[in-house]
Amino acid sequence: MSTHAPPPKKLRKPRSSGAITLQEVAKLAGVSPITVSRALNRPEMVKPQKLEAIQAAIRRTGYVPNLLAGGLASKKSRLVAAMVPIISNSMFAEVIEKFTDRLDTAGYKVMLGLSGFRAENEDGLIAAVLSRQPDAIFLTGVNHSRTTRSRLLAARIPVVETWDYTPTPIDMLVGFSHEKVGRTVAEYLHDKGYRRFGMISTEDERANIRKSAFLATLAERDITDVRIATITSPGNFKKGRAGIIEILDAGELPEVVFCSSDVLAHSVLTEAQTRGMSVPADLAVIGFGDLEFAPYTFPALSTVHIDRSAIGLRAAEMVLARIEEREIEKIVDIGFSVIGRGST
Amino acid sequence: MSTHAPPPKKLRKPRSSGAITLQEVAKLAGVSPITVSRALNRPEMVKPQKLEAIQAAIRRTGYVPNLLAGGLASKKSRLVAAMVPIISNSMFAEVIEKFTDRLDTAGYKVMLGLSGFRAENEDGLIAAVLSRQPDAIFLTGVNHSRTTRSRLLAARIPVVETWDYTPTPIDMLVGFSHEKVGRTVAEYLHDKGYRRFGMISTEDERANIRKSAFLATLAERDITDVRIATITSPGNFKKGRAGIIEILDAGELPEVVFCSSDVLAHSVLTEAQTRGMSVPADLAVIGFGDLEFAPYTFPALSTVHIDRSAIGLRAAEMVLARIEEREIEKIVDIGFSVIGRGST
DNA sequence: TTGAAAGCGGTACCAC
DNA sequence: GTGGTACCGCTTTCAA
Repeated sequence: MSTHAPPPKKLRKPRSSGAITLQEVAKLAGVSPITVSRALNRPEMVKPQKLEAIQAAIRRTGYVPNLLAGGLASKKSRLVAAMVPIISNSMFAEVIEKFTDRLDTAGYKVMLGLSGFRAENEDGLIAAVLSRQPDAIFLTGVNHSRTTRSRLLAARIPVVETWDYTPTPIDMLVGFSHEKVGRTVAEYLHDKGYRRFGMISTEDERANIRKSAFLATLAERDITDVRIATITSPGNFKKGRAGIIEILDAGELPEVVFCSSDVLAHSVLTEAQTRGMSVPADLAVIGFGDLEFAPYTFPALSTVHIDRSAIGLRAAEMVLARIEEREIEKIVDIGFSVIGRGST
Repeated sequence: MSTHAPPPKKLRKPRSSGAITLQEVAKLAGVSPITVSRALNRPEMVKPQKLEAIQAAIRRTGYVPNLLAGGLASKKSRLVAAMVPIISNSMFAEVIEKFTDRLDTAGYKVMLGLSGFRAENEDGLIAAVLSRQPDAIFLTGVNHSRTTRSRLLAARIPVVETWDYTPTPIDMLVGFSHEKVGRTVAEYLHDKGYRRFGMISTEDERANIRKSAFLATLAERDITDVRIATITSPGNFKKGRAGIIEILDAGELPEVVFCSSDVLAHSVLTEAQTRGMSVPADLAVIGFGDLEFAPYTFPALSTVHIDRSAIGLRAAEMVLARIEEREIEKIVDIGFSVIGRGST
């Protein structure tokens, strides 16, 4: 009989984190790990009796499942990525809030990506985000680099583009046409009889689309001398104030000013007030976004209403529908409406 | 010779997702997987030559690492959770934005948890969030349930409580004292000579602390008949308007009104304007938060300035310091300042 | 500097 | 219904 000692067991240090695992719960409940897994994910597949024993064990241990492990095994991270330029002082906060709320009720968590207003930032951000294996992704805008597009496609997950419009989204879309906004506002104001226009515009991609459409539409009606002040994104009160001052000081006052956002429109109203100009009689103002304060602070501020809650909610519904493999409309134009206040 | 067939190889369906893996990159580069891993995480440990071959392979394949797998193995998710009540129309958006920005540059992504203003929501949210194995967690406020506290402790991760103050945080804290805000505002106004006070307050936990301290301080100075309008969180223009109307219509006008937020203060100013009251001569107003629009729209709006960027940034720095095991101040009172405008 | 092997904590697959 | 087993894709451990 051989007296060879058994090969020395390699005693590696265990790598466990020390946290309660599903295995331990299983042992405690006297079932196999997979049964615990089922008790958690599809309780209806487990006999009520065992279910109770398992739940008791879970409560007793304070077990918290490890979704990284679960996600690795099942390929479902239960994370959804959301990319927006900014959230402070912006309309995106509300969109994200609704999006997050809705996904939360379905057990998903939102991973936030802030890209700023410069397109270059998006690529790296997308890669970083995709490496967390999100189950879906929410994007702001419809113009994305080749790299981003191909990575997104490779990830084979639902993608919702928002806050803009294209008939050919990467996957799904809920938004509105900025081109149409610019055109509509121009027509609206021109039809009201305004002939001398001013504009304060940020220079991000979508504001530029609104601007071009606004100018083009006016040009069709033979108005080509629009006074334009351009400012950097994100717009704020200070920049807006500088913009309107630039316009007003240049002489030949416009009758109406179209602003890239309600915040900018507000600056205009403030400046007008300072100068003793009456709004809209001496100077009419129209903004964009319909921020909450708008109708309260300056009742004479007209604006373009965007239903931000609807965008967030709808985007969440689209994502969920796709994850649950339900049928769904893939392209939704949520529209907008021009709100005339103070008879602008 | 036996003709037994070899034991049938179990042909299980492979579970791979089909995405490029580190293994494949390794094969392509002619090295072992672990070397690729090192090339990614500690490139200085890999010979430059191999490094290049590996990077080439990565580029060629468009490989995106799977951080779920990496996180499971290393116990580092590179995810940080942030819990705030809301982000839209609120001061928290800016805090979160700065927090996210800073962590982003360090390779972390923020997972957003919106708890609303009701404490009950927090427990479930915390559990859901912890199951994603965040490397750290950002909390709003300092009052958390037993369950939440013990779960947080069990998770053994850095915890930063914010937007409030306590000498005994769960782990770390960056914030300010709402009690002190209430007291300071009361003293400030009283010292200015005001004797008849009004108050519009939301009923969330921290607003209540400010209110109590405000009232207690006034009581010490023999002022006990403060007109109070209470509204539900989150406050908005409409609710604020209703609040001030309630106060003004009740007779015996206050000389000054302290509001839970700048948004509410704005409603007051709007209503005052409507009634032809001059601010601050007929009615002075002081808000809380120092929102961007405040000094622009109504130059007469005094407020309490909270440096939200600093809170977000500082919280991020604390988290990073702890993750990188650097020494750091664990409790930071960021303070606040009363800003008197329009001679309030 | 590099690699082989084991393991992280779950779930898919298949058999019973 | 339930359980055994392999495996998800990466990193740690340990040895070379």
